[in-house]
Amino acid sequence: MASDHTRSAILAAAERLYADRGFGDVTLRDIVAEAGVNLAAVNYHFGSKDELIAELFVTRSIATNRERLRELKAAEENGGGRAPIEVILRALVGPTLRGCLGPENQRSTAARFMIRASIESVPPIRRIKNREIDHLRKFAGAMRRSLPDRSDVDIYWGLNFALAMAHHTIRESERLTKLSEGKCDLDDVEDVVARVVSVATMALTAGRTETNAPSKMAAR
Amino acid sequence: MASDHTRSAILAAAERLYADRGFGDVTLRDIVAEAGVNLAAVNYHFGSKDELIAELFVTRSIATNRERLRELKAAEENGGGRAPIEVILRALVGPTLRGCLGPENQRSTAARFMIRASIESVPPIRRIKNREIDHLRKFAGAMRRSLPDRSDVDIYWGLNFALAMAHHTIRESERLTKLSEGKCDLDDVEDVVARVVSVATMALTAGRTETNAPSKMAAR
DNA sequence: GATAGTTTCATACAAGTGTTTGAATTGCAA
DNA sequence: TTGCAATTCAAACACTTGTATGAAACTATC
Repeated sequence: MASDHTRSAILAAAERLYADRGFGDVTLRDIVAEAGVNLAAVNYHFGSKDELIAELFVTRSIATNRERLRELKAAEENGGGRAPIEVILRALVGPTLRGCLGPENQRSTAARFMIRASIESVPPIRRIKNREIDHLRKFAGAMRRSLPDRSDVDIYWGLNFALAMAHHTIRESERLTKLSEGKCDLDDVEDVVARVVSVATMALTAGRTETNAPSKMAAR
Repeated sequence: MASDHTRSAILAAAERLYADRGFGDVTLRDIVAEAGVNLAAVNYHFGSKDELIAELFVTRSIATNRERLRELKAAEENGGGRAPIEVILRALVGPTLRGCLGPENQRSTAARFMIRASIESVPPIRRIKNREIDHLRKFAGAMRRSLPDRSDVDIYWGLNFALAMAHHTIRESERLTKLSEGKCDLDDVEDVVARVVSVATMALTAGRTETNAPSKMAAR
């Protein structure tokens, strides 16, 4: 019934600021200034700063996970319950990469916020974050169905490495650009997605299960 | 000339606390309590909190980089100026992984501190961190020598992915353990190193330069 | 248009931060 | 021992943080 204007203005401002500057250096006063509302409004509408962050994170979690699962489900139905591993991986890392890379003006605040959340891990978020494991398990399941003769250990490592490459590339995109003197084009998002998916696919399908063969012996 | 006892006690305590709890929630008062010295000692010996952090980071940066370069140099001299790519990658990710993973009691505080620094990126560290690019460039050079017919872009992407897998695995080691229900053994450090090196090697040596072929077209 | 409930606002509060101060203590040379 | 510099210490300072308060302004129902 209420106007809700102030409430959503706070949410939008907070998400923008957190996405840009991280949780560490954004104060309530920054948020209300950006939103153009009174300081007390945050506590009035959300109870506390932590609850504001939590609401932001929960909302975005649900949305992101739904998007990823939508792609995954479509892929599996398309293939009669068994999707190609590349498509699964693309559903896993594609949405996030697309949201966080690409030309400055078309980056999604939501995705950048989620990356921050996955990096800085402030207490209110950490408490919620455990549910994400269940979400990842669905992808692990799809990967297992796609590669039935691959061991569970390999599946999990492949999943881990796929997320690693996607997240790290986002986090360190500036450094990679500088290091490569612009040769690596982070604005060409689909190329980045293709690279990540390609390497992760190789990791998951390479050779025989030489998985644990060269380990302990190869120690220096 | 001076006793130096207080000074090094502060350094040790600060490193321990930062490694364990991150920069966000460690106050000067925590540090001096852990070190058993007076609050004013930090400002007396280091000037400011930021300078303390900076000194810590510079010291560890130099040490870590020296260790990595030592392995790299040895490998290249061993091969007459051209080291196998696996060995280069091992020199890149090995020291960090070994310091941050493995049984709890033998993890290096220094390495865990450096990981924190590479993640949280507090201002005094961010200012220094740009030099790391020069350090990575040395690895890029060695990789180029090892794979002379590989394009620069591919080299940089391979380097990026190798660091991605190493760092992400460290940062999310708990989650991977939980997700895999213990099937992924993060305590077997040499296995982890072997996996990361293996995947990164594949990324760098795979097939033809189909690197930028499937990119823009594949966009949905 | 009066009234009750909701929302906004300026302001104050308590707690915590890094830093400074100036007096005490220490260590060491003359 | 005396004297002087280096170091330690308790205390306070200035500032920022999230939160609470109570009055004002608004909104909608009767």
